[in-house]
Amino acid sequence: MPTDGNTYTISELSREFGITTRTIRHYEEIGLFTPERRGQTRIFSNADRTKLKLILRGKRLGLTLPESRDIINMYEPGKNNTQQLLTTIDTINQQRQRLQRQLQDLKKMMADLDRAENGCRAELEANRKLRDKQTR
Amino acid sequence: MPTDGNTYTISELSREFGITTRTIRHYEEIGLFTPERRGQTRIFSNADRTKLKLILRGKRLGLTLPESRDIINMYEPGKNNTQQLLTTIDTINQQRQRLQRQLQDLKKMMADLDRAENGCRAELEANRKLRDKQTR
DNA sequence: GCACAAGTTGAAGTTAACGTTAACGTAAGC
DNA sequence: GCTTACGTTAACGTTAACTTCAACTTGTGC
Repeated sequence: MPTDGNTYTISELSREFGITTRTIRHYEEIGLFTPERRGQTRIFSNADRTKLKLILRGKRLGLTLPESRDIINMYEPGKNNTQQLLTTIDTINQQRQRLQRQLQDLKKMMADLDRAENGCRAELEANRKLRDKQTR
Repeated sequence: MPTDGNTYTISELSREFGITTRTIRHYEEIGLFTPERRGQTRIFSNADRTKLKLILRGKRLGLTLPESRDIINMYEPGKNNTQQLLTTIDTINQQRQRLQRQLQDLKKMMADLDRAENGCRAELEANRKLRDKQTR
C-alpha cells in the first residue's frame, strides 16, 4: 500500500468515505476521475481524493453524477479559452440559483419541523396532565 | 371539473406543479395520499395539494418518497399516543440534523462557486490584456 | 348519439446509481 | 506452498421513481 502520504489505495478511500470500492470504480467508469495505475492497480492522488469529496457533497445536495462531474471539471486547467470561461461562469450561476432555491426550501422545511415539534410537545404535555389527573 | 376553490382535478394539479398525471397517480400508488373519489375519478383536497407541495420540496432536498411520506404523516392527527409522539420527535430531530449538514454542504459549495467564478474572471481579464497587447 | 376531452387501470419499459457474482492475479506471512 | 487479504475485469441484477403504452370508461358540447 503506497501510503506515502500523497497517494491512496481504493480501499483506503472507500474506508475513509464510507463507500464501497465498487462505487469508486463506478465513478471512474463514468469518467469522474482517471487514477494512475501501477500495473493494473489504481493509485489515487490527493486530487482524486478531493474530487471524491466534491462528488459526495454534490450527492448530499442532490446533484447527479454528471452534474458533479461538470462542476469538478470547472476547477480544472485548460479552460483558458475565453468562450469556455464564459460558459463556465454561466454554469456557475445556474448552480448558484439552484442552491439559492434549495436554501429557501431548506429554511421552510426547518420551520415546518419546528412547528411539528412544538405541536408534539404540546400534545405530550396534554397527555401528561391527563395522566396526572387519573393518578390522583 | 370541481373548481369550487377547495378541490382539484388531477390535471389541475399536474399543470400547477409541472408534473404528469401519471406521476400523481404513482404517488397515490405508494400511499402518499388517498384522494376522494367521485365514481372512479379522483378529487383532490387542499390537504392533498399541500402534501404534493411537501413531496416536491422534499425531492428538491433529496428526500426519497417514503421519507417524504413519513414527514407528511407527522403532521397528521391520530398520534396522540405518547410513545408515538416521542418517536415522531425523534424523526424530526433526525431530519433536522440532516438539514443542518446539508446547510453546511450548501455553504461550502457556495464558497467554492464564488472562488471558481473569481478565478474565471481573473483569467478573462488576463485574456483581455493579452488581446490588447496584440492589437496594439 | 356521437365525437372528443379527460379520466381510469395495468403492465411493461427506462434511467441512474450502484450491488452482486464469478473468475482471476498478486503479495505477505507462516 | 497454502491461506488470507486485497486487487482486478466483465457481466448481470436490483431499486427507486418514473414514463410509455394500450385499452377502457365517463362526462360535455353540439
